[in-house]
Amino acid sequence: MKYSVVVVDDHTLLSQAIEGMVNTFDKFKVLYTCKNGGEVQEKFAASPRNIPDIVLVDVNMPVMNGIETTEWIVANYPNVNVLALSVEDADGTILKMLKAGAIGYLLKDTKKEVLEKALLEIMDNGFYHTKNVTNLLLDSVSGKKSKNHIDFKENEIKFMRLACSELTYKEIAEKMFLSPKTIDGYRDSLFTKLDIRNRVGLVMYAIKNKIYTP
Amino acid sequence: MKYSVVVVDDHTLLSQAIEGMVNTFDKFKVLYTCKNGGEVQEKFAASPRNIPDIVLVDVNMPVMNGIETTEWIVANYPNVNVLALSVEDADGTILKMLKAGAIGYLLKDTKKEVLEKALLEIMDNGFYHTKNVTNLLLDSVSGKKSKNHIDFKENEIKFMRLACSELTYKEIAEKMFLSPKTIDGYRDSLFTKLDIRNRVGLVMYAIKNKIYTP
DNA sequence: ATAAAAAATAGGAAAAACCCCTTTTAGCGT
DNA sequence: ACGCTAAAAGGGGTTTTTCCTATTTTTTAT
Repeated sequence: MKYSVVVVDDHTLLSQAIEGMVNTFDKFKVLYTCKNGGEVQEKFAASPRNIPDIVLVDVNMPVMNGIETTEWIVANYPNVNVLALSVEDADGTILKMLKAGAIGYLLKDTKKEVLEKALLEIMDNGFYHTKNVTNLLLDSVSGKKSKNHIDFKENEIKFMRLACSELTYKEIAEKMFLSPKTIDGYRDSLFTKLDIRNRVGLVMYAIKNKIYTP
Repeated sequence: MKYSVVVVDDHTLLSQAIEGMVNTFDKFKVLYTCKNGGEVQEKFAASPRNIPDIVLVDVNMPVMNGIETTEWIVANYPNVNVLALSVEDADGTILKMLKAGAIGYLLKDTKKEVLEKALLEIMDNGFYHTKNVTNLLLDSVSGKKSKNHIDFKENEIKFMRLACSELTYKEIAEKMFLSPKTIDGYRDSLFTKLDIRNRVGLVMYAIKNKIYTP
């Protein structure tokens, strides 16, 4: 009997390609692919037959990102193993995925054989990590980086998006039908929460966390 | 006889996956894959047997990017058809690839069947374009967008990159060993050149034009 | 209904950003 | 060596941002 795999990636070409690749593996077959976390929820809810052994999740998705998706899967289907796939090795991302419950993490810059080995190890030992991940984990234990997953209020999000434009805070206030002083408040509290000191920091945060897409 | 394809992408997983996919196509087979433009040059130089009918090039590669790679292939092996692959639809990129000599452009968010059709069309008609590309071309002919490609001086680039950090202009001046007033000058002239009115505009310009990568 | 918490609003000062215009300095060609 | 041009630096004024602290309004929970 083969283990079942679900691929979640918004790049159809990539997910289909991975599907083809996984299907060549002896022990694995792809049940279906999804373009975002929402589709996963629908599929899982639709039928118990849709619950796979392993989910390969791309971290950078527009609608419901990899971290949220992982959290949801882990919370609702604890028996499903999530393996994260991503192009970036940006500090924090890996840890966030693991904290969200991913059982391992692979960069897209890996080989077919490595993917197969990872899948096998997951089913055998329930565990797979690349070396990089191990190092990152060590860093995090020593408490250097990797803190939070802050959640924002609707208005904060709206404000952040507008702050990524050339608008003045006063103009942003008008757009949001709020007093400029309220906007000041939003800004200041975000500066503190995010540990930044000016609008550029805010813009960068918004972009890196896909709150604003340039 | 099958047409030969070479895949150029720094993400091994993706290139291998595409390789597997292409190999399922009736009329096509993958000769080999490369991680960057440099490898392509080596391979092509090594033997005439290594010259394929089609090269699938990822635009975003670290070492020698897709545009350069395309230029080199087109200049040295005019019979080879280059098809660009990319995740981004950022204005300009597509046109740059086509100007560099790519025969077509596909977003990674496409399906297996579309890729196969694209390859077939290229070999049959020597031409393939998605609708989006056509529209962009029309825009560019009618001269609305895509006019510029301003070229910046080295210092302007450096300054723009630093402006994307949380540094103050004064701090940027120190980093660049220049007077704050010089930095003022850089900023003001960029504001005029780029038709923007504040630092957020500068940051966004830098990101959109890949001068700074978040 | 009322206490507590959260959101919105204010005032004001100091720093930074923005803008325009002038002067000095440095590099380059003939 | 001279003049030309571009880069660098400066002066000074206006606006915006940043960073405090404090008050009012609205929401939420019990």
